[in-house]
Amino acid sequence: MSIKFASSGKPNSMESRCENCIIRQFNSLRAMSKEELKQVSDSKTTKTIKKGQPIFEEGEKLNGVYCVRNGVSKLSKLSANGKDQIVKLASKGEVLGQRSVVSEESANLSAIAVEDMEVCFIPKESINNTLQKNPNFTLEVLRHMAHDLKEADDVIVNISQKTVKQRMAEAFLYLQNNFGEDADGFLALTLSREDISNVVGTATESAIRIISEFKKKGLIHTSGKKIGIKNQQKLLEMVEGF
Amino acid sequence: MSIKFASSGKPNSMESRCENCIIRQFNSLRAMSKEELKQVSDSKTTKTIKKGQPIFEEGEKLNGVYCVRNGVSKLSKLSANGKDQIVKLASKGEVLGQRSVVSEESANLSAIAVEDMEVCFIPKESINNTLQKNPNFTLEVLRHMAHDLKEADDVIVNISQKTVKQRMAEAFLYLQNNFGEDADGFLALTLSREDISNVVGTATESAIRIISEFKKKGLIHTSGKKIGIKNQQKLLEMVEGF
DNA sequence: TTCCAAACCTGACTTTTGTCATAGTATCCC
DNA sequence: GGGATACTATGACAAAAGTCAGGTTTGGAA
Repeated sequence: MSIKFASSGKPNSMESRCENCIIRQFNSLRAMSKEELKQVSDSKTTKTIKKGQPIFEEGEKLNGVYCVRNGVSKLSKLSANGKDQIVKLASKGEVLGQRSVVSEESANLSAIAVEDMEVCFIPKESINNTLQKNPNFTLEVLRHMAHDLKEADDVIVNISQKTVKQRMAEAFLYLQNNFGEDADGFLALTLSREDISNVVGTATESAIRIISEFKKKGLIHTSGKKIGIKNQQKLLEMVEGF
Repeated sequence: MSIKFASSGKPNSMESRCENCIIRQFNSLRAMSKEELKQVSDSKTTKTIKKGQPIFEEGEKLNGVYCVRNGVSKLSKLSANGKDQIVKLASKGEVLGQRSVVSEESANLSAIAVEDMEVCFIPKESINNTLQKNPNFTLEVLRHMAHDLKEADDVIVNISQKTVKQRMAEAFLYLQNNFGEDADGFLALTLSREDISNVVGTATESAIRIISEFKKKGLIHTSGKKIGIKNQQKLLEMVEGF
């Protein structure tokens, strides 16, 4: 029995070391050097977030970023009329709070779990340190943010030029593409009707009405909250405006 | 008379050297080293763009970025229904095409001059080279993009949660804040009614109608295309939803 | 200057979307 | 299991915004 590395209670399993975490293959952490990764791993903490709980909230000062290991989070902002607008859904491999840490501002969006989640908190010092020293890492983060910016621009165009019906169709296809389907052909990510309406940017009643309409037309089928896509082709055509 | 540096026609005035260009104080080029800046300056070319002309268009592969020296450009995207959505207005000091060059994708937006413009074209090699070697520069670009992303997220929330009237009011205040007013109290940046409607994301007729309404209510005054703000306070209240 | 095209403006109408009210349904917690 | 609570659903209506159709004004080119 080794006494070299005394574990403080919980054993440090292979999985809990960033160096071995497969998640990092999907995000900018892959551009870190072995030593940088070791430092991150030593300073990180793991948190579990229950469905409905916030990881952080709009206006909060963030002391680091959150790397999503499991579950899905909605990034949203409260508007003056009391409705949330969901700007992005983030899942496994996404790093939350990067924007705020980079620009040293408080969070512009709230991150709330729509499923039970497991996230790693990485203190901003580790990030900032690497940002200043490792151009590859910085470039990787930059590329990622460039991608997010493109997506945001596209959302602006969609939301302002497409009807609610088109955006609803688009949302379902988006969920299918990004989160897949379960064994019974339902979208793997189940959102409440309210969350759907907040993604699309419409009233909850309107969203429900359109779901009913799509169901009648045979485009989708439902079971409780769950929604399944029945006619992908027609949904696609609807998005394009036919 | 020196024969060392034969000028090809136009003399290379002080102003045309990036090292001396005051514009760079406003953008990420300020994080470049003297040598890097020299390289950029040697490879750059200056272009004049007439009002209404594109600097580049959506889908185009960009071979570099454009640094705005003078004039204003609209960054817009054509939607399926044939209407443009203006995502951003860029003026002196802004660097256009950065996102595309960083992510090595074709342009997501078109950049069209809304005033006569003078821009410097900087080949992407100079940029990429510096991005890989100078973490300060990369970080500076990253900060800038983080800022753009925040603004884009805010636009998403505004556009989906505020009424057209509120967004019109907001647009006028935005123009006042960012481009100022002329001697007669009109907004210094004069946009066509169509451009205004494309910023706000509405039909041109709706935009015109709201301009008429605001005029009747004494919130603004107009003279031809020009618009002046008369009651800033009321416009602000309108944006907030009173 | 004159003419023409483009931009601006307004009215009438339609469509889309939101709001309010109300009822049914699932779900959670004791 | 039962009751409170939150979510889903639908109808009726109101408000917001878009479309179409027609005028008028403006600005630039011949």
